[in-house]
Amino acid sequence: MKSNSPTNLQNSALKQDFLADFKVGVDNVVFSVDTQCNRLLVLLRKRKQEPFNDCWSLPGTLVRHGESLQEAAYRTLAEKIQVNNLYLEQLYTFGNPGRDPREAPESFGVRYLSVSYFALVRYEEAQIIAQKENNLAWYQVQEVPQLAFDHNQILEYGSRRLRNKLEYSPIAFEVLPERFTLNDIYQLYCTILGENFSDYSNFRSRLLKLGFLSDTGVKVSRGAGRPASLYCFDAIAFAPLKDKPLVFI
Amino acid sequence: MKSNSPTNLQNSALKQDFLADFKVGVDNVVFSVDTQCNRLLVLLRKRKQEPFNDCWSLPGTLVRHGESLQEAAYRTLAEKIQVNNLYLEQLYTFGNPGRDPREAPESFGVRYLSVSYFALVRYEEAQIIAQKENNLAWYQVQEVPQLAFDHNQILEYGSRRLRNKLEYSPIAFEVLPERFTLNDIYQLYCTILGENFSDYSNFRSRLLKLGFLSDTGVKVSRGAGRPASLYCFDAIAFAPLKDKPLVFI
DNA sequence: ACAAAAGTGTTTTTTATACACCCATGC
DNA sequence: GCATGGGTGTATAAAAAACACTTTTGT
Repeated sequence: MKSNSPTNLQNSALKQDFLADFKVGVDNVVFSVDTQCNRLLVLLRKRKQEPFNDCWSLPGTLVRHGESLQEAAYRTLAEKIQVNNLYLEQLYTFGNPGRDPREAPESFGVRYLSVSYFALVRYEEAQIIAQKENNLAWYQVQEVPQLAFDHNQILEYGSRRLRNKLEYSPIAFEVLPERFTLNDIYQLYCTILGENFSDYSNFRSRLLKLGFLSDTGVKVSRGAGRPASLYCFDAIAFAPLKDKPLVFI
Repeated sequence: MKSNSPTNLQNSALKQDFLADFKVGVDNVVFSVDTQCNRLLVLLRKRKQEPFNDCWSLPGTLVRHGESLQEAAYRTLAEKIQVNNLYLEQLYTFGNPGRDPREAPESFGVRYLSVSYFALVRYEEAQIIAQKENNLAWYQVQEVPQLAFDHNQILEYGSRRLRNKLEYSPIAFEVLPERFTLNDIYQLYCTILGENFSDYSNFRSRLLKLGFLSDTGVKVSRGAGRPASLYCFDAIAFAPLKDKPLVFI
């Protein structure tokens, strides 16, 4: 066989020496929204090992034998929180040499690559699995401290994706509770996109006109004022709109 | 130090055994457009080694010591084609176990991960660097054969990105020649998005209203009919519009 | 003169924006 | 009764879509 000729073997051996060896990590940017207080939250974990011991970080893990990237992402999340519903998509891959201090300084040691994932969970459903020393917590995105590795950069990347997707994709319903008021959605959009991104009444009618929100008939009263209808996301009505360009804002 | 306690060392050692070892590859989806014939092209390379010997594939390489992912992407391209201008962005990371036949069947060998990049080049400028046996060629996207690995899937992913970006980002000017007619742009959009994506005259005025195309004054005649103005992309006029949402279609 | 391609303008329809106003409840 | 938040409608402005028409060239 041609590829087993001496020259090819030699080339192959030479080449192999150049190649970097990698461990591949998966880091999750897990967003949630506390509808009560209109706070955009991200799940952080305090590291209990070197490097960056005692430093807050995105929850992540290294990929194991036979495990896909997404499986690794799910595994980490399953270890940290219990959720019924979970939205997960790949975000970006960070692999610059030197991004992990475990890499030998001369850069001839093993490299650490991070494939980041973007996740959305419902705050009410998402029970944080108790860890010793309270090393897992929701942080308000604006109040996130200095994180381990390049995790602040990854978080920034995730925030941008969140803002963008909010405008053309129904991801808001992945973080809202099962049943919500129209004002809940509006507040959510305000929290993420900033105040005055749109007039409430226009936002409202645009959203209803899309046709995949169904009124449960149930009313809920929050303090003074007229009680609001609880709506829920109608996946069946939404199905035909999938892959179609939608405008939510 | 706490992290050097016996239990931690043991945990660490146990954990390490679970972890997969990776080689990381970079695969490029390089698009170009032949304005003369309105053909959307992608650069393919015929493999001259196992696995998939003699099979067409996306041009790629394995990442070397001390090399960033993007550097590896640039390196491959520099080996294949000469270009003055190049648009490059990360696309997606494919890392399912078993995606590369070099991985041992029991999946306890080294894994091969592919970080894909999306590139645009000008057809006129892009001189293919001569390879023996003509193993490098532009293929029309519709006529791409069965590719090595999961490269057809990566290409599909790249095509989707291309279509999406065309609508809100000025990437078209990365594949058009330096100076082009308005009809050239229109044909380019038709080629990629399909016929009847928009009326020519509306497309035309929308584009001009954006204000970053400048008329060079030079006219070009292509067969019968009135000669068309050659325009060029005005980067300075575009700069303030960067990061602003634009609509091209 | 006429076909072909470039370029301009006008009408119609749809969508976005601003904002006024009515409704139901707690206090 | 009136403040508070929920919900509806309407007038205006802007943008998208359709298409008719003029201009300049080659033959």
